[in-house]
Amino acid sequence: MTTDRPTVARVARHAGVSVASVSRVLNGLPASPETREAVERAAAELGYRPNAFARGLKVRRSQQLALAVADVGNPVYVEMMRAIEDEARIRGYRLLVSSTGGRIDDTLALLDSLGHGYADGLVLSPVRVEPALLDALRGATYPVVVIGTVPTDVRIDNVRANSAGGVRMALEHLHDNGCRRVAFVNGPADTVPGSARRRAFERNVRALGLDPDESLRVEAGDFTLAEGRKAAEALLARTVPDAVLGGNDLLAIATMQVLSEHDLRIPEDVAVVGMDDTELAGVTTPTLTSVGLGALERGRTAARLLLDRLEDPEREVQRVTVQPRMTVRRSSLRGATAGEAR
Amino acid sequence: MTTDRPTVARVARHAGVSVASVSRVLNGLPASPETREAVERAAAELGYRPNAFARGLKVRRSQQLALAVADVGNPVYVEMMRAIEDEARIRGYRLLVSSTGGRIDDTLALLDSLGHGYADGLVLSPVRVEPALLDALRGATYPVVVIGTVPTDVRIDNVRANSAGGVRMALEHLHDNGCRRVAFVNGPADTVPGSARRRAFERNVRALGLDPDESLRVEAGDFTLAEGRKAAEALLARTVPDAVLGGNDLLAIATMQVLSEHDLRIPEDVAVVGMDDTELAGVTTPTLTSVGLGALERGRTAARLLLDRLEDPEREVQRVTVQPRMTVRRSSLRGATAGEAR
DNA sequence: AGGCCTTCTGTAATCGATTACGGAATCGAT
DNA sequence: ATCGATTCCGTAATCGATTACAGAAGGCCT
Repeated sequence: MTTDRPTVARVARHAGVSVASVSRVLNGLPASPETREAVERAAAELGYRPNAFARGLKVRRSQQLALAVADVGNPVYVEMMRAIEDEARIRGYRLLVSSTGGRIDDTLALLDSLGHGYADGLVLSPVRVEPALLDALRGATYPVVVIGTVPTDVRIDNVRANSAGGVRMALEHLHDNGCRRVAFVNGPADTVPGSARRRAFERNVRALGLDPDESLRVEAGDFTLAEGRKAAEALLARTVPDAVLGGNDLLAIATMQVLSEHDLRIPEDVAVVGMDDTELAGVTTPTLTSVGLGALERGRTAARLLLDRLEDPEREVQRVTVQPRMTVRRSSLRGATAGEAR
Repeated sequence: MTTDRPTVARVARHAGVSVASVSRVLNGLPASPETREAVERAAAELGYRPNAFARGLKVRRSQQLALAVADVGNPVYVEMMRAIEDEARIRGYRLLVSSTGGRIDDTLALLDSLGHGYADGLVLSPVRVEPALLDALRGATYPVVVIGTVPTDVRIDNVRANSAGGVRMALEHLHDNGCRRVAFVNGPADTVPGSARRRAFERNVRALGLDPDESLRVEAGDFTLAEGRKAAEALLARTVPDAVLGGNDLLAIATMQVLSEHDLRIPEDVAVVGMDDTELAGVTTPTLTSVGLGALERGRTAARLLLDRLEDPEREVQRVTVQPRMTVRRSSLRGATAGEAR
């Protein structure tokens, strides 16, 4: 618990060389074998550990990356975080996480405070993309990678999911299984994923010749089980579809529960497909077919884009789209075979 | 993207005062209203943001807490992390997370590297408590709070789950429901939770007069679905119990799946109870009765202990135990009522 | 008016590293 | 032996904040 840690000066004295030599040896710069040996021995003997502040002050690097998501407990973000942390650690960076709770001012405050320099870059996954946020991003003094979509005039690396492709994949799958009246239990339309999935649903319903009945669409107040149940109840009070697409796995699972309570069999009476393909999909009864949007891959890609930009700030802005992948399980299967699809 | 951020000197010049005054105003130390006004205006006009390194170098504080867990993707750790992040943010600290993968040398390396000073304290949740780890903890130059159990001679704040109490609660509940041949699908016995739960199981089987048949106990290779399935298969190949306690929710769910595949009804033929009470418990069919060990509360408590110790390094060593809480759902109910218990 | 106390302020030292710069030593070639 | 080119090394400046210390200014009392 003592506080007087040895400094570079003490190591230098102990080794009988100058501070410059100590620093050089410790940073792998050229030095004679004797000097090297003496410094290394002294450092080891004293248990020397360079002070991160002093070093950072001089070299202007914290070796830290920040990750900002709405909720660190959300399985999708957890997966991203895991990928980012992995990637960062491999390349010698630590990871700072912070929850913004989806609140725009908290996000702006974070963006601002990162200007203090304690992180070299930021991976941001905003729930809503507002003008104020874009302004802040434009003005940031450090590299940012956005997981999500940003307007093309904002010159920021980003990696996005292909929500539209995922919705199409799900609807084609249901169509192939003979479903025609496909309902959509979506999350809030004023969120990035909510609106994208909504538009894609419209488009593909038309393209595939599915029933365009407006009453087949409901919007839950949030991407949660509880809100999903309410929305599903509302849906069933109006009409009974032959399939349901959930805006995410929780909404799909909530719908399955409500369907069961109404004595509708899954998938015989109503087929169900979720989105995000979280761990939850494998444990329900029946197991849930779900379209994964590559959270892990998005996280990994975002981390790489950020680290690459730190190495070369001048490189061209990158925009990467991660493709969806559907895992077919029981909830949507009427006789066909299970498996994966791209 | 420019790099020449204003410094305290520039603010001082712009405000027509000294650097000392600038620092004082910005840190809320006494100053005349005019000085205060001038400094605040200058700082705002220049968009001044204090450099975290320079400040940290002088005051020896990073305002950062570190959290080390085996796997940031594990729901139990996620919950802890969420609680810790919350608590830290409220008190003005940021949170660094890192996965140790449960490897002891990675953990030791982390302990060591924190000595560089980039975090003021650490919350550690070790999978296995080895002598080498204890040595490292004893030698740490910064406060550590352990989530888990440490020997009483190691003077380190810690907060522990009451695994034994949780197991007892589960077994009493099953006993009350008329079960007598209760099986235990546990995780590896060489982990902290694995061994504690194992011992508690033995003890309570005897205390409650349950069937002590050795063949009712199996050990999965890991706390995962896949290993759980294997273990459950092995169990059923030997004997059919009237109830199963899972070492965690995943093991319990895997067991439920295997039971269903063997045409055993839950809970009529076999009752099932899990541990940890993760989100998964609410989405299975039937829903899973599970004993929560208070991950969130352990996280919050750990954060508070750490922050309190940072404020007063001399305070007495604290040891807190968080009580379990069982949520009764369908998987264990033979006619009784659902609800919570302490 | 003089002396003392209080309140503000500015100068300069300090935290602990990295690194520009110049000097010393060594070596080889002539 | 002399010269230049290389290597290595040490001194001191630097990064950007905080803060000890001392001086200046103002108020109050006798």
